[in-house]
Amino acid sequence: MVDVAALAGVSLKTVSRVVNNAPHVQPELVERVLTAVAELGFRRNHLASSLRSGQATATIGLLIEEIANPFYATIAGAAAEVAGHHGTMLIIASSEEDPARERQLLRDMCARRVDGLLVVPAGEDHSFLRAEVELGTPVVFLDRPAGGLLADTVLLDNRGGARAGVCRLVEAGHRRIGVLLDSIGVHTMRERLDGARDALASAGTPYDTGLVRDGVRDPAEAARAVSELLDLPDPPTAFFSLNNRITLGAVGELHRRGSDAALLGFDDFDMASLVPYPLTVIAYDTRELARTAAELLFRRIGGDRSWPRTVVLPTELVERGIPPR
Amino acid sequence: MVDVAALAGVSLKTVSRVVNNAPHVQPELVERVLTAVAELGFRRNHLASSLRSGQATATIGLLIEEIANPFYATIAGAAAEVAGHHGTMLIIASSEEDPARERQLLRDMCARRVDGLLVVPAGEDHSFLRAEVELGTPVVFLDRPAGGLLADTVLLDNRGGARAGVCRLVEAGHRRIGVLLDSIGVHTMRERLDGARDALASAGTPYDTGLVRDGVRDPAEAARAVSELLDLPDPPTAFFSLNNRITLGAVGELHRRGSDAALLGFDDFDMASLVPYPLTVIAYDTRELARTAAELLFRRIGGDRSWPRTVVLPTELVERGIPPR
DNA sequence: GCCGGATCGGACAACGTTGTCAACGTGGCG
DNA sequence: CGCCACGTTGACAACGTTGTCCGATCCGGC
Repeated sequence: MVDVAALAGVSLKTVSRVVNNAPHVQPELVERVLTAVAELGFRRNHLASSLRSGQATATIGLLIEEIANPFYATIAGAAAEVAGHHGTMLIIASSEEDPARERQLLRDMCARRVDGLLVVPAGEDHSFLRAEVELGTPVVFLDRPAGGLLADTVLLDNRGGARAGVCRLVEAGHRRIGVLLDSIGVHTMRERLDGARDALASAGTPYDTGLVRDGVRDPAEAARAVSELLDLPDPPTAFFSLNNRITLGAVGELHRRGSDAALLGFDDFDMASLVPYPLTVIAYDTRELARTAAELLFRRIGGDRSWPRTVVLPTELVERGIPPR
Repeated sequence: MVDVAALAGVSLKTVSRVVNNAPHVQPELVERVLTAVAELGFRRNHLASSLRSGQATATIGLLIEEIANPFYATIAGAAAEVAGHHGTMLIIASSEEDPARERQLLRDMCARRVDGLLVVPAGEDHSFLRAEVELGTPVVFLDRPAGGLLADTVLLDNRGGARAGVCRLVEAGHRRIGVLLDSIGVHTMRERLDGARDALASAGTPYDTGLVRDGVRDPAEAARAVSELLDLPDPPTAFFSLNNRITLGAVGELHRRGSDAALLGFDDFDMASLVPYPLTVIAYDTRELARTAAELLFRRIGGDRSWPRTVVLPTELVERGIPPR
């Protein structure tokens, strides 16, 4: 800026004013400064700017589990879109489900003085963020609740969705339902399982833990689990898979064996209607989840100091056929 | 830092040294400083730090078309991973294929003094980046070549892959091949089309432009295009779809009509083997594409001043059945 | 006992920008 | 005619950190 000022024959401050579109500068000087800016290829240093002015780095942080996962990619896309509307850039990092890494990344983002944080929690305890929050960095959690920290949270109605889906299975006459899940350690999975339990309970059916398979990490394991359950003396007549990777594997195996079991999956996906098996899914709007969270965050950044709120977004049952028992 | 120094009873500079793990500080003082840091919840201001020390914001920018798209999400994931290994954070932005937006976002990233840029080009001209590059911000382009700027570039062998795939169709006896593509305006699409033309040419077959459908944006349009082509008096006996969204639509329509046409798709995808239709694809390693580009970038950031290079990564033909003519 | 060198702490300036405030000129109003 | 208000401009300090340099301290050796 010093060089620009020298070339334009004005003071440093005037250059600053022109660069920031401040009022009360003679058009002629504006012209001279802009010419000098163009000639020298000057670009304002955003770091110095936000250092001096105290706040507003026009950057927010997004912490997710894994960028490449379509669910989180959708979240990132929606968050980026909202951020764009607020002239803000997005720093994205993956926690890889590691609480220590999550903590380190969040601290790093705070050190970069982001204006706010959007977090899909990996760990159980987020009290280490309290200092930052009190210092003025708003945080909004999404998809899962935070631990040990009162903050805005946007969740999906996992329990209600699972309940509604399993109710439909029950209505179709199914009583023995195989449940496949990734990891009981994840909050969303527990909620979905609880929803299934609710539905069975309200039908007066005992909840057979022998039909639940935990630790089903990928389609291949899902196929194996389905196979094992079908080989039981009294096999399930329906399956409930708690995420779409698992659904994929289950579809493959049920199709391969020519089974007529009903299949209910949590998470819709692009090709669900194309799959070679009748598949009913519990769908939700991932973009809406992220959009809501991001808008909440920007309201906080904008100065909203109201009491933290928790928003629960509905799920929708998409029926593509449920074979009766 | 002033407060920390006061509480620990040392000078500002000593705090700085401790925070930066500089040598030659008494262990006892280190202890006192760390205690004060913990007590006050001090966190170093990364902005001020990189402002003062001149370079190294430990941040790189990634510009892609659209975060939510699985292809770009995979790129982002791989880039984030490499960045993580270098203790660097990632700013991600979507150009939405708009050259003006691309330009503005890249400028914005430069204003934030990123250490380097990873760019999937949207526009045709990137000469506006020359000043930044000369000023010391390395740029690596990936997936598509840059325009008007000599820089490192990592590409896929689109033409070779398409040629190999279409050659297999030709070997299976197909001569009339319907080609479905998104937009001829995109470099990768042109390359793939050229590859198909190469293959047909080397079989001595005329290239029938009447069988090429441009502007196929989504699965529904793909289905319609397939349907129209099949209704021709002399319909194609094989289809080549130039990206996986299109492949998806084509699969659906071919399956629905019980067609026996061969289908070759560019881009592999998770469920390709599950699809209710024999589908051969030209696959490539998206992660490798991004990893290569990111590593090239960090080599530049590390001081590599060698001549810009272009890397072309191979594709692989994954055969899952090609019905003969 | 003195000196040289090794080791460590502190004062100061600087990174590039912007907020504050004062100075200047001009025109309107009492 | 004098004063004030306002539009316009510039000098200066400050944001939080780190590089530079110098002074202080301590130790061993002559």
